[in-house]
Amino acid sequence: MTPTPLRDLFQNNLQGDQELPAKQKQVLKAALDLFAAQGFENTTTKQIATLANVSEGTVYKRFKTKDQLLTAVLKPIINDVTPQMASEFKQVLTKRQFDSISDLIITIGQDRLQFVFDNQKELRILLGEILKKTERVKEFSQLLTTSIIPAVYNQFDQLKAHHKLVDWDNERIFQYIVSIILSYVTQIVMFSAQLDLTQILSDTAEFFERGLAPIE
Amino acid sequence: MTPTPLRDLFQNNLQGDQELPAKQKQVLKAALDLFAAQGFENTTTKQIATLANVSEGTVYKRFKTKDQLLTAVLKPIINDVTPQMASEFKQVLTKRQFDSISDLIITIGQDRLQFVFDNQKELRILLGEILKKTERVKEFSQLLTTSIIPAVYNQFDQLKAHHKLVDWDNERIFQYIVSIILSYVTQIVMFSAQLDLTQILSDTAEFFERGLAPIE
DNA sequence: AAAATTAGTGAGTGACGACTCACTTAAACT
DNA sequence: AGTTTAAGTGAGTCGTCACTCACTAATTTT
Repeated sequence: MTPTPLRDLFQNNLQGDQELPAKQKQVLKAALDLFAAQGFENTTTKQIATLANVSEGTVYKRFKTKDQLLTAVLKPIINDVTPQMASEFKQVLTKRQFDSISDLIITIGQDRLQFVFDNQKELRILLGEILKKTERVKEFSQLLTTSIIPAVYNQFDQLKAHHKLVDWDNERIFQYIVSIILSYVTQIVMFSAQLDLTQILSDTAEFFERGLAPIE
Repeated sequence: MTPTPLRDLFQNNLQGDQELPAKQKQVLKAALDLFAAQGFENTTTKQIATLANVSEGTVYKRFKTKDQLLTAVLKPIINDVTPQMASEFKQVLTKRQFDSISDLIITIGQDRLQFVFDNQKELRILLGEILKKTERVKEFSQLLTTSIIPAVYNQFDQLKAHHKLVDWDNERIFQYIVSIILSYVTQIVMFSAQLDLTQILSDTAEFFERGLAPIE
């Protein structure tokens, strides 16, 4: 079960379900690259037009405002990918029963880190936007809270019951795991770090296996 | 040894060593608040002037460009605080010998989290800037690398020698600790989270005491 | 007190950036 | 083929914003 890459969604159904003309795709592509490289407000519509090899009018044919263009670029992440990711995530968590905390970390981590790797640019823009509008994070984390967290906590409880996980608050355990995974995510998104994901995950898993072992 | 709060530096020597007139301080204060709340490019010099209750000309009297104003706002962090922080940090690390990993985490963590707490706004702007210009991070982390890291690693080595720390790469140990501390930092900076720093640190220390215990 | 220096003002300017529109070109439909 | 609809153009508009400047008010210097 590999995560659906953003690129696919881009090709197909960006604007609802209607196909986009070639030039409009070029516009989106150019906007994505420029927003990621220079940030939203430091990018002019002229720059986008030039990079996309179209006139400025073409940029405004489909996307009525610059803001709509931003939305269009982020839409796949926010509207399609996130729920999809959430459900894929949940599916893995509910289908299988993990027999150790490291098993869980490696399985989930592999999946998510790969996703981040594949969508660096988009995530970078998103991060910049989030910094400006903190409310957006709320929506985003709400999604996590409602769909993923219960499934994760359920796994934690199972592991605790089998005496394979320390008896701390689920929040606390979750925080530690997310912290470390996110620190690698940051390195990838911000500095395009070339990391050996497999190595990282097995190290991380080893560490948690010790730090989160049940008390004898 | 409490960290020097930014506010003090602000009052005293922002522009070299020359005292700033009252209205210029108002300008800096307004710029700080607006940059933190809306971001640099979404803030107009008119807004700054209005909030500071001065004319727009006054804004440009001392600070020739908007960019200089940003620099002036961030200067205390970049030029004064960071080296100061680094040296204070180093001093603690070289003066004392820590007798456990949790001792080290609680001492250093207390100090640094308090600092973040006291300088949320500035750090938030800095984070936004960093996202735009990744090179700046390099300078910043260079500073860490040269002055702090050796001292920390030295402590690690000592602990290892006394069989109080697992024999992993120092980089790896450092990464785990920083990750978790930074995740709390993020919560404070981005969402102004009201956290019980003491509780957090003792929990974190407990976790690391287990995860980083030497192998029997 | 006169002169000189610094602080502060606010209307004004020039540039640039988001967006428009009258028009051309191409495709789709009947 | 002729008509309608959509795609694409690029010169032009309009507003905003960073920045200036001629001027006044207040301090400092001598």
